[in-house]
Amino acid sequence: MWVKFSSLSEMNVRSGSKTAPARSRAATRKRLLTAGTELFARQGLHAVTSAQIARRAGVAAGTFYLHFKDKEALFREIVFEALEQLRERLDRATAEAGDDPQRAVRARTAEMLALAEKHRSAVRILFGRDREAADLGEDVLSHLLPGVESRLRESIASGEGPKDLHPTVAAQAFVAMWTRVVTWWVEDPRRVPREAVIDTLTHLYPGGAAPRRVRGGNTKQT
Amino acid sequence: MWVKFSSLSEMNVRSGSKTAPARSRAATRKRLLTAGTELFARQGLHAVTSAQIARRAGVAAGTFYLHFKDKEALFREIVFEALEQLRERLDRATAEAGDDPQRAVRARTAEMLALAEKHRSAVRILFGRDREAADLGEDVLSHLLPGVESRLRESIASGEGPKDLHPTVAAQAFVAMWTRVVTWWVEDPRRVPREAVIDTLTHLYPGGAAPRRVRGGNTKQT
Amino acid sequence: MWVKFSSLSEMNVRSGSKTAPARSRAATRKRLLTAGTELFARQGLHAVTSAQIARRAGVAAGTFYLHFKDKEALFREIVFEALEQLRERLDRATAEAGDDPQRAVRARTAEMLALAEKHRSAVRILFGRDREAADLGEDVLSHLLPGVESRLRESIASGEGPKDLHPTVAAQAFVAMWTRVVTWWVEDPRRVPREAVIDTLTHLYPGGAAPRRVRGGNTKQT
Amino acid sequence: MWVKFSSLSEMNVRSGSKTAPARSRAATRKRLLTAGTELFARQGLHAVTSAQIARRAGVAAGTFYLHFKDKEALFREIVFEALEQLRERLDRATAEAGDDPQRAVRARTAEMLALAEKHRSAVRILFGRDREAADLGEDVLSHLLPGVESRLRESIASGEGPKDLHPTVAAQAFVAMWTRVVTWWVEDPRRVPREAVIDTLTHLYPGGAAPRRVRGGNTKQT
DNA sequence: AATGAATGAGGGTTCATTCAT
DNA sequence: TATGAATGAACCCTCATTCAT
Repeated sequence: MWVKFSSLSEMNVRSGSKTAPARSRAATRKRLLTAGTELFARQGLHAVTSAQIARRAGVAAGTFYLHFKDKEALFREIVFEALEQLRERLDRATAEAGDDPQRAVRARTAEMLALAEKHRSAVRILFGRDREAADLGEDVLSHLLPGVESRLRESIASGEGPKDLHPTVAAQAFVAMWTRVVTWWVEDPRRVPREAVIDTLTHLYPGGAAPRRVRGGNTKQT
Repeated sequence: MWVKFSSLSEMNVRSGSKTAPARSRAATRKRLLTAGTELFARQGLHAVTSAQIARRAGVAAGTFYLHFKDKEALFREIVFEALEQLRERLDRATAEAGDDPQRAVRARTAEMLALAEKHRSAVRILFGRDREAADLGEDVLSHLLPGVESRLRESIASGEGPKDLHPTVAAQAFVAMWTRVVTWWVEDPRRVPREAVIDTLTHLYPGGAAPRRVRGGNTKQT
Repeated sequence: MWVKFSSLSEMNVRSGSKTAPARSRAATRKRLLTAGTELFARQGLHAVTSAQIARRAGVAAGTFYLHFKDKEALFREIVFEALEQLRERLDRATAEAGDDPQRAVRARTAEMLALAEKHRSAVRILFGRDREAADLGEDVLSHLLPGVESRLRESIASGEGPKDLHPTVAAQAFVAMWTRVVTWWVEDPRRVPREAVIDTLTHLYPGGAAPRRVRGGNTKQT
Repeated sequence: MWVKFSSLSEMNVRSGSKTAPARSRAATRKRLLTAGTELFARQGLHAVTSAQIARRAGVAAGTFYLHFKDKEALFREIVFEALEQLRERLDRATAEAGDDPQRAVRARTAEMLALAEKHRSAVRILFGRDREAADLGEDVLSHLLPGVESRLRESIASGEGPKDLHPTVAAQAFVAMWTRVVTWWVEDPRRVPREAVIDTLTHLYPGGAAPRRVRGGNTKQT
């Protein structure tokens, strides 16, 4: 018996040929990642079932395990990827801000808000209250701490920052503050104008109370 | 007619008073609460099974349900009781601190640290990252927000606090900062001296950088 | 320490003396029977818990087992007692009705309705659809069958009853009919007048279609 | 492009048609239905566990829930399906019997016996004493009542049926009679010849005592 | 690679029954 | 006798994961 296929790709789909699996495989994987991100953001790791993710990704339940060892592996990948992106953008923003610490703080804050708006789900997973996320890499926040702490140390040492701040404590405080405010704001950005958020967070950074030269986004100014 | 009893407690037992069984019942309940608190603090709501709690409390699995409708009821009770205690102590500390806002902030911070040391597990449950806890009372933190926000508004209105802080945003920031730092510190208080924590948190409160009239602790006074 | 009791019976209650336990014991037992009857009628054997029965009887859970081996023993006792009463009253009614079979049928029917009104709960337990009740004595109905069947046989043999009725089958049919109609009627007696029920059931008895002398209750007529 | 398959069924498998898995799924479902029917007939809804059903169907415990929401859903399906079949066959029998009410009664009775022999378990579930079954559709019997009652009304109105029957009461009586006798007979059909059952039930129908023109069976005709 | 039916361990919960007081 | 807290077996149900097709 002979059956006609109108194209190679149709055949791929219908009979499972191995000729061009890479593209399809990557696509499926991507869809699982997306589905997982959305669901985890909404319900948390344990409330989401692998079957749910598969369904939302439009694949069969078993397919999930062709792409990820288990549910936690998918979760981990989402968390780490998001974190990686966050660090990269924060570093870039810091570098572009030049030497002025105030401008750097402001730039980083603005960048976080921008990123958060783009990837609401990822933000909820990263910074939301989810014990499982925390259990993954000790604490997601801890990835951000060293940078913050060393900058604070420099600032205090240089006499610019206040002397009675303990750098480690202050670092914990700032990271918590930023992540919380960003998570809260992005949940409904109409509550408070973006500029107010940036101003407030910048102000709360030590030395942030000093007269700022910039008043507005990341617009370059002299 | 007179009947001799050798003691009051014997009489309780022999005449069917409710105190004897009640005491036992209360004790079991208390042990379940304690066991639950410890386990939830370590593993979170969903990772703990009712059987685990019962075992740790030294009772049979079914006994759990004689005292709590289900696992979540126990969890809720722990959360609400801890929250109640926290609010009460913060209110008392605020009242005792008198009119000086700086002293009040410092007093509240010190009180939180003291409470946290006494009830480490409760702190982890309250402030830790646990989606389930959050789902209970919308957000545990939100219980603390209104007070913080209104104090900030007053402070800003009175000209004492900085003008470019958005009260709502700043309230989110402060609460996040406090809860996070307290949770972190109490995990291993030897890392940083208590006074450094108090100083840092107080300083980060707007206007906190101003010369403080210290009220307690081992800070040097002038 | 001495405690005053105002009477012996008070002491009995309060300290559990053995002096006059019989009355109390019988009363407790009776209350458990009543509670059980009401609950079983409403919910069936398995849906009722022993604790429920005890609570409704106003005694502690454990007390139940001082009076009945287990839940089923209580159930059995209720069923058998009710059945005994039913047979006794049917027999009496039959005897009092004299020789006329029509009058006897009518009298038995009236008696069943009267009994059913008095003991609605018992009726529901006996005749209601409860597999457990059936499992007790093969089938509750079977207790009534032999009498019905033998009367039918006589009637047919004497030429009075129709020839093409199979006595065993007809007995099944009549018993089912009676129990069902009684159970249905007693659930809401306002739906149909009592006389209509009696007339209908009497009529459906073989030979019942013959001109009846009586038209109304159990009024004696010649 | 043409691809060769060695058979149609191979194609089904290789191209992901739904028929192959669907057939398997349907088979499992069917086996669960059968197993459930047999067990429910013997022990009633609540005495049967979902695990028992699964075991008897030869599948794992969890498989049950891939096919039915819960135990009651399976039960409901069994009851409703059986009821549907019963009504359909009764209606057909009635229609085929033509205008003669006697013939119709006889045809319906014969049909019920035939159906009952084919599906003993279903009969026990439908007509057996099972509170749970009753709770499903108020009362299974009630599905049959309206038809019976309206036929009785017509019969009485036309002067054919006896005047002193209350149609509602009589309908209750007849349905109870039929269901009970059928259930009883089918439990051991050797006790009484089928024709005796049919004759008896037909006779008991009002007007049934009148000379009948028989339509089938081995009854002697004139 | 994909499918989706099946598996079975494990958690939540109920409740008949016991037993120390 | 009565009490009522405690027990623990048994059930319902979910879901991560496997595997034949």
